[in-house]
Parts: sequence; structure tokens; C-alpha cells
Amino acid sequence: MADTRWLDEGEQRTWRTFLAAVHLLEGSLDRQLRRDSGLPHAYYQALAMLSEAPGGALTMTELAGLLRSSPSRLSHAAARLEEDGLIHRFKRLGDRRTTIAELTPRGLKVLREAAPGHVREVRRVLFDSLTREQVDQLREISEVMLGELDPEGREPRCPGSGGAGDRD
Amino acid sequence: MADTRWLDEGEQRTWRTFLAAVHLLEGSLDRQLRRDSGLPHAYYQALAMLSEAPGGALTMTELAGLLRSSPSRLSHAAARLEEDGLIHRFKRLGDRRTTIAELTPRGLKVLREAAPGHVREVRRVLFDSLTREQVDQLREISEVMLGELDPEGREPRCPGSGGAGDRD
DNA sequence: CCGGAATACTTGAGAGTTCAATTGTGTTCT
DNA sequence: AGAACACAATTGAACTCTCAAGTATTCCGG
Repeated sequence: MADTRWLDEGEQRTWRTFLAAVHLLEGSLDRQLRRDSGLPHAYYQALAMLSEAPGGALTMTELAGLLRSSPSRLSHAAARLEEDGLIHRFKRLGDRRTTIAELTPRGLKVLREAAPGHVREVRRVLFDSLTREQVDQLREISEVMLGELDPEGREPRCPGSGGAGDRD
Repeated sequence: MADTRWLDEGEQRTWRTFLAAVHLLEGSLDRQLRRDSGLPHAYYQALAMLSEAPGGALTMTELAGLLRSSPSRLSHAAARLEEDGLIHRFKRLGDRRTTIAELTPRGLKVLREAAPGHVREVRRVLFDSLTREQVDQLREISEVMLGELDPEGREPRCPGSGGAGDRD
């Protein structure tokens, strides 16, 4: 094991600032969504993905892929969302192993009501203070990271349009 | 309430890619550290901050500030770290309200052993794939975010040098 | 068409984070 | 000095996430 190449001055500053920013950003988003809609950010994202899928429905596996969530995490989330009546789960005839998650009218309503405040928050903590150039830079940097972390590369976006517009 | 300014194409792609990347990145770091040292990333960070503080000690409030952690979170973390013998807590004479957290020799050892693998992981998932320019861009972007999210602006870095070098 | 492997999802336990409430201590103002 | 306030830290409950197992179903090679 060769001796470690530590982070240099610039890298370390970047790394720590980045970690701090991300930590606060997630807290901020989560707090806002919980307060205004009762949903944690991750659950909101699930509803958002469903809303963009054709028919407002996806299999658990598809949804997990889009959210880059473990099956387990999604299962727990879906259980809660279903209990709250925001989605419902069912099986397709002829396939007893796949589960479909579908946005309920109530789920769509909650999503629609939460969306504006959420987008405002996203703008406030991120886009409002970044230049157009920085937004592009951040996308490229994120794509590089994602390439390293998720080589399979699930689709970054959702094709459909059965949903409710771009909810974040 | 004016009608919402939704994210445009570019912003949305940036936002989603960023979220996905960050989510995977945190998972990756946390998994690596837990596996190799038994510590979650947040706890590792606490040890790292202490190791850089003069005397390997900080008050809970100071440490919370550096980690951008709530007092509660830090308290729980400290309880666990103390139970594991990685830090210990005590009061200064003449001040019965402030608590000092101090790295133990064992804590320093654990940190030292965990550091190389952690830095390797940080390089692998981030710095290895970014250009020098992108690292600078990411720092600037993070600083902007941080400015918005933490206007008080705790010091981004630790002054001291009683510790064990730059452990991330 | 049978048996092993892969797939789809769920479950339960354990751990960390958050929020609200609490305790104890120092500070300040009159 | 005494009361009100602010500060430092902790606690417990609720919630989410992770990991490891477990169940059920489908696929596939011989």
C-alpha cells in the first residue's frame, strides 16, 4: 500500500466547503418540504417521478432506478406513502412479481401544492445565487461524479408526459 | 403569491444530476468508512476536526459550528464516540456549563488508520475525475451555496496544528 | 419440464438524525 | 440581590435509512 496522497490546500478547501454546503442544503430542503407538505424530500422526489411517468405509474424497480434508491428504501417509503393515500400499489395481471406504484389523485394534489414552495426553495438556496455559467459547470461536475458513482447510468430524466409538469 | 417560475431545461438537468450525484457520493463515503473503521462519515468528520484543534479538544459548541451540526446531533454522536472510547468529555473548572470534547489516543489511532482509505475514496469518487479547473469551480459554487445557507459563516477551516495533519 | 439461478419486492432490526422539551448555568438589568 | 433572559448541552420519541434475510415469482439450461 503506497503512502497516501493527501488532499492539497485547494482540494481540501473545496471538499470541506462542498460537504458543508451539501449538508445544509439538504437540511434546508427537507425542512421546507416537511413543514409545508409533511413529506421528506426523498418522498417528494418519488411523487415527482411518478407524476412524470406515463399514467403516473411505475414499477418499484423503475422508480428505484430513477431515484437511485435501494429497493429496501423505496419499499419503506412506498409503505408510508401508501398509508397516507398518496400512492397505491398493485400487481399487473399475468405478472405476480412486479409491483406497480401509482400516484393517487390525492398524491398528485399534495405534490402540486408542495411544488411551488419547493421550487422557490431550490432557487433560493441554489440557482438564484449562481451565474448561468456556474449552473452549467455544476451540471458537468455532477455528471462526472455520477459517471464514477453510477457507471450503469440510469436515465437522468423521465421521458413521459402523463403527469403534472416539471415539479422540481 | 406570484405564479411559480419553474426550473428551465438546463436547471432541471443540473438539479437532478446534482441530487443523484450527491446522494450516491454520500452513500459511497459512508459505506467505505463504516466498513473500514466502523464509523459513519459524520463521526469521522468530528474526529478529524478534533485532531486539528489545538490540544485535540474543542467545546461542543465549537465543534458543532465546524461541523455545521445541530447541538442535538453532536450530543448523540459524542455519546457514541465516548462510549467507544474515541473521545472523552469533561468540564473546565470554573465553567460548569461548557463541555469539552477531547480526542483520546485511541480516537486518534482510529482516525489515523481510517484516513488513508477515506482520502482514497474521496479521490476516487471526486477529485480523480475532475480537472483542476473544475475543482476550483466546485469550490466557488460551494462557497456561494454556503453563503446563502449559512450567512453567519463559521470558519471554513481550523487554525490549529496540535493534531494529526490533514485527515481529509 | 424440472431445478437452480436470477429477479422483484418486503420485512425487521439497528443506527443516526431531527425536533421539541428539559436541565443546569452564566449574564444582565434594575 | 433577584428576576428575567440567554446560552450550553442533553434527552427521548418519532422517523428514515441501511443492511441482512426472507418470500415469492420468473427465467433458463439441460
